[in-house]
Amino acid sequence: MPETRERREQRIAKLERLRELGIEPYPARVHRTHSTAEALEAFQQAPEGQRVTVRVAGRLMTIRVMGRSTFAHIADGSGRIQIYLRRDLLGEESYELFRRQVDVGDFIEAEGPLFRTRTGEITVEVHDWRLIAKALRPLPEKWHGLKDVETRYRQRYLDLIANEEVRQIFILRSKIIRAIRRFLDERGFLEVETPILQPIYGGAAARPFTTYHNALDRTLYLRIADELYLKRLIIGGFDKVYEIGHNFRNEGISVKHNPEFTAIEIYQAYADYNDMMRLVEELFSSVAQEVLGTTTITFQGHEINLAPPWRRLTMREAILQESGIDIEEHRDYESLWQAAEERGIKLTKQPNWGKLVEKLFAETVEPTLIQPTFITDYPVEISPLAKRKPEAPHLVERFEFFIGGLECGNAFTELNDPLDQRERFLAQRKEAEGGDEEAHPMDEDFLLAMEHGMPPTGGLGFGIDRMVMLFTDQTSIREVILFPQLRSKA
RNA sequence: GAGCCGUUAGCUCAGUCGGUAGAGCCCCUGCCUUUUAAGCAGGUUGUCGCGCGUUCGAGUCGCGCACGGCUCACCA
Repeated sequence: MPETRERREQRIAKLERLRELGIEPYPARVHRTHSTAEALEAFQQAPEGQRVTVRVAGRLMTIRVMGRSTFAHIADGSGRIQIYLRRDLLGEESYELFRRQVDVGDFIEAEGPLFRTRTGEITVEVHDWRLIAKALRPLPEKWHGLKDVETRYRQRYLDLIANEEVRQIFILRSKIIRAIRRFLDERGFLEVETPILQPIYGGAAARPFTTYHNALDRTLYLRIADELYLKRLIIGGFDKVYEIGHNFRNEGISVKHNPEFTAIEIYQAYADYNDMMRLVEELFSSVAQEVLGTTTITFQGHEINLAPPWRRLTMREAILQESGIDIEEHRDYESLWQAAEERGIKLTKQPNWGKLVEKLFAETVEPTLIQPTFITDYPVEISPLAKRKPEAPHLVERFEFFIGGLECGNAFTELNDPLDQRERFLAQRKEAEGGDEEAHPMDEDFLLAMEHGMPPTGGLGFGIDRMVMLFTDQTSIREVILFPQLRSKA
């Protein structure tokens, strides 16, 4: 018989034996007085010589039987504590029940006074205990923990039980999101929620997931961005809004991409992209200060200083510095392609000049942007929702920011001229007809909203997952998403 | 979608030149009343990812497939 099945059956036999003895292995109620952390704290706070009695509950992580006494550790969400069971204190029946019917992985509660062992560990001297949940399968092995990456992702609960560092990443992730909310709330931003199921997707260049609503008999898309709905709210008179939520993009999976990911978008009326640069700098540095206690982070061996001001340079300057190519000297696709080729820069074919500029940038500049950097002034063709630069209408008031070589976020002075917006959508339609599957679809309903008047507005979006990667020094997005997308196992 | 690497006990891993599948932990039995990788003595574990082939004989060699990791492509 396979060992797992045998072991599972062993544990079921133990469970049945408990029921025969009138013990319910899955009681509904727990009667603890302290979390494990609170128990340790209570002992340390108590005056010398004063007895502190606690009832704690948690999962058995280790059991060390030494004849008529047994040490074990139980863990709850706050930490772990050692418990000490003695046959002479518990009586033979209770002690033997623990020895025979209880396994590592089970949950128990245990009550008794706290004491310090010979080696100094604060320990519960158990006078009473009770099983509160029986486990049927063994936990990962205690020495090496759980290393198998596939099992870690597919059975994240085992990863969280076995690997404390993993737990810490997700605790930090939560703190980061909380700190972002606090930062924005303190500045008068309103947190809102907009549709995830959308009749027309938009706000980014990406292929969507498509779904279908039976009652309405229509195709709906999972959102690829929040942008167009948040702008409707700006039009509606909410001057400062933000949304944190999942976007869904039907693209390949990589160390930097998960099909669903967490993004934040922030819009501020009567502001422009310069204001958004200041906002990003302040947000990142103050969140770092709050959750890490410093504005200097270490990412892949690089010391990165998030304190404002961040470096700013235009995309033209950046490309010129790293490749020697002045994109303004090569304003058509062929010429730019030639220039890159002459310098031995291998690029893949792109649908238009703007995308080729972006590609050239990604190849030559992006990996060098370790310290926080704003790259400004993007080609208009790849920025259909951003306002043109007054002095250079083929460019827009847009920036992306880069930290640790990672593209972190995107922002612009929002386009609020509805007639220009219509032209941009029409240009996108042409791109789509030319085979660009990521071209932005025409959105008449959004144009209708904008035609009612939209104030000058600064908008910003960034990936929360990538921010967490930076703050936790992780190179794979799967390490900061609890349940990353994997192929289903046959 | 392409390339490279990986998949052996519940976990972490060995496995030589193609010749009866291993270790530690876990688990089971016994001893053990301050241990903490508890210890001591004994014992059990397997579709070697799946399939086909080569061979007297395949964990090992070949081909195909699945899943995972990394790189590329695409994107944030």
